[in-house]
Amino acid sequence: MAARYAPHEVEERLMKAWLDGSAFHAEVQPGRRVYSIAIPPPNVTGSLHMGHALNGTIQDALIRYQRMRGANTMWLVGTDHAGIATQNKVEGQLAGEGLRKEDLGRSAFEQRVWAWKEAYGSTIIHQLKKLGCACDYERERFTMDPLYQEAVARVFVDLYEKGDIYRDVYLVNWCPRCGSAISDLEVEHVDRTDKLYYVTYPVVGRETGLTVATTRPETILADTAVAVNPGDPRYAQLVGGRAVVPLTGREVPIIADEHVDPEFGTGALKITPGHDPNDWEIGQRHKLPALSVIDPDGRMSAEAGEFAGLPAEEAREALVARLKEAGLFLRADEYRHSVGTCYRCGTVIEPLLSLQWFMDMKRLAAPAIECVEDGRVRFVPERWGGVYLDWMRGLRPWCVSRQLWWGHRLPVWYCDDCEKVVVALEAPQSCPECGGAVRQDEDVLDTWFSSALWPFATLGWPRETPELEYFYPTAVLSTARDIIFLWVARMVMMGLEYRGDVPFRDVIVHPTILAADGRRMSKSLGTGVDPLELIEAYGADATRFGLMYMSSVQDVRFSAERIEMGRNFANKVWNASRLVLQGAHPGARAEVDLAGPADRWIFSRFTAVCGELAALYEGYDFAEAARTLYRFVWNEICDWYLEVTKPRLYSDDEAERLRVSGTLLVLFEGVMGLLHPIMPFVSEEIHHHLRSLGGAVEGEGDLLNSRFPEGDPAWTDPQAEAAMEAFMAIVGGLRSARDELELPRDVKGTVWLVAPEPARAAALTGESRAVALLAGCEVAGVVADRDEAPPGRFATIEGPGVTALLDLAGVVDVEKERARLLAKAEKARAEVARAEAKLSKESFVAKAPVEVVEQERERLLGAQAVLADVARLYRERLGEDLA
RNA sequence: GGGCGCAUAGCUCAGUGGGAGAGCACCUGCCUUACAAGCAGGGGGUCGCAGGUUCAAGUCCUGCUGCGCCCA
Repeated sequence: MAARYAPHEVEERLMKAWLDGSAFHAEVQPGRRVYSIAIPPPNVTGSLHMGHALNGTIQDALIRYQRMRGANTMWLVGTDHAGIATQNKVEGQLAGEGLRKEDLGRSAFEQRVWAWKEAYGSTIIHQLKKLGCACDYERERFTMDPLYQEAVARVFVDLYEKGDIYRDVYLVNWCPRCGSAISDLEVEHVDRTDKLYYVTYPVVGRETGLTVATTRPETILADTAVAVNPGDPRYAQLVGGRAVVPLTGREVPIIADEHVDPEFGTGALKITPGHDPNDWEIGQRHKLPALSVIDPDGRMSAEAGEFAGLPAEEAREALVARLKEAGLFLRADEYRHSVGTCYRCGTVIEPLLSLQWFMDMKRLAAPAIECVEDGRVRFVPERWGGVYLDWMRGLRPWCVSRQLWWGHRLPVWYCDDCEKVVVALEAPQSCPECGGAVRQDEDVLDTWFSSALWPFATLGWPRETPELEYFYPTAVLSTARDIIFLWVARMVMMGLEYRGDVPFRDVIVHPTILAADGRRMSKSLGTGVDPLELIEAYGADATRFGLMYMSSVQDVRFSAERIEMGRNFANKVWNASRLVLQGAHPGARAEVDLAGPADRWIFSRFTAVCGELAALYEGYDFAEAARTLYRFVWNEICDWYLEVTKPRLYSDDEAERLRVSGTLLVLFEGVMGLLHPIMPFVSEEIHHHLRSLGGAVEGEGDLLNSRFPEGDPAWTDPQAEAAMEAFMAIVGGLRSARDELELPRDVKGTVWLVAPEPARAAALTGESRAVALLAGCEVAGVVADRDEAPPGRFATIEGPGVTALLDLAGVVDVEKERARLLAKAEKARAEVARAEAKLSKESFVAKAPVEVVEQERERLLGAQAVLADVARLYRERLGEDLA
């Protein structure tokens, strides 16, 4: 075994063996407990980013843990067809050939997309394998699979028949670049500085006009009202009158609406229901007509007269110039506001009147709200449940049609001759009404419409497959919070509607890993960190460990130190195992021998840690699980247990070496099991090494298939733990003292132990070889009382229940002790003062719990004893009283 | 405008009402046959500010300041 853990060879070899052996594939096995997870399907055009890596590790840790708990685990993996993103990708490819998708035609273009998907669509799936994810790759699904398409069509037809899906003219978010409508959730609001223009509208029958403030003067041409707040005295007498829309001569009503903020601008608003969502709402309330002066390509339409054909932004200035000529333009102020942009391409969204398909969410939302309120679906951390509920309660109709060529085409046909609309699974041959020719709707469905079916459409729905029966509902959905609305909410609605049960019990909302600047990682700013580079540099286990360690419930800045910590930890685990393996007696059998206090201590701790980790994995507290593993392995096993064990492992006594080896094998086998969910590779590799010691370790096969360790309640031993704590305190104290007193390293110290309860000193005397090794001191003897120790010059080291006397005669200059004694006295005095102050307060003694008061008394007594001891030593050594 | 979250060592972060912690960085000494990706010892904090509750507050409450995010 190499002195350094080399992850890449191990990872590649183990992953290949697992995949070749179908280790991650699950079959329906009635009667066995199921634990299934459906991965939130990554975008098929995507590659692994930090969020995927974190989320993959979380899900993998759960899957591996539950598998070791005996569950039949199935982690369903796959990708989302990602309408706009994929279409953009292939259009980009075409552009490289000087082609547009229109040159190919729809069907040829679709074939190009499929070809692209075959070539590049599994990138992210392969990357999950690099991370070590135990997905059921044999069940890989894609949201455009033929069966999946059938599921989507079926849901559309069903919801249409139930009246939830309908077609209507509505103001939608239109992306002029994508040439498609997008949903409210796909609009990203970005703060921008623009201008706020003040424009005067003449009022019919009055001398003075009415001035409004607007950021979009180009939409003046589509105004159908001017509105003021009903409680605004400045305009009360104008309400009910009529204003003249500048440059058009059109007379429109002056209306009163609560929505108008009297503080904004002049307190009067121009109302353009055809180009602004708020105005649309007002228009609905006041039955205003909606006019349109902008085309889907973002240019002014024919209705805009002289401005027709100008891009909207350019039309703005042209229009302002005309307003100036007409004397109706007052001024323009700098104005900071938020502007809707396309989340996919960043283009400013143009609210447009458009005939689209919508899905009303009210009926479906009700049960989806209920299941979170009553706890059938639980959010972790809990507060995200509130975010989900707030959104669900304010749901508006969802625009589900997209003007794209890539996606689930609407199962809708229109008659060329009459008005008939056919919504059906099968394409009609002709119009059922008049027999005329029919043509299918050109549009496809919003990608999220299909992802909403993911937890059950991937299992064969609408067919009642054994998989669907067995694996649904899944246990957990783990995701980033920006997907709560897009996926989680819609999956819950659809799961309840079509399976009569929630799609998952728990929703884990993991934190966002931010860039060093405290903001989201950004490709354009170059602040992203590529997890694959981390795996390359540090190994998959290190990356996984680092991600787990740094991410609790809060967003966290990425720190490479954490990944490095993971690498160092993997190396530590590797090297500790090397010690065990290289030191192992050739005839060792995996058997626990609790002969020494240190053995009883470590197996007691092991049992406790097994329980803690099980609770942490089950409570999704992966950061604490990582910390617990690190501390137990490094600070308890490596720093102390292995060091204590060394003299016995290298002993000339064959029987002793055999016992120690067997004990270490059991311990390490257990530790590998504890590590496995987070660090599957290094733990599996070491497991194989342990087993190859002539079958020393019991059981067969991979660690992957072993049981999660539980320790043994019989190993729990509080006395041994207390004894070892004394050992560690005394050895640590001796090391500090040697350093402070500048005791040369080749000088062997002599130590007397003072312990009223000799059992307390047992760990020190029982492991006296370790004391010699670790503290460079020989234990000369144990006495019950200080006075029983031989006379001499001693430094005292306090541990719980034990005091060590380090003989200084002839080795240390008296003067060197002065500083040490003074420092010790100062510390003890502070402690005495603190405890006395606390205990002198009557209210404290009266009101605090007895244990707390008692604890404080003990601290006081302890500190006083130390102080007295120091004072005595000071007098003896330096011949003067401690100041 | 409404809501959520955060503020603890130089940095990144734990800390779930009872003596302020970890990793990294820093200082001292060690190539001690598991590990220099390591070992031993050490220094470093008005827990953002101001009030309040409590015998006791980093922890609970209120307000303020700063930063981040979501929704409109």
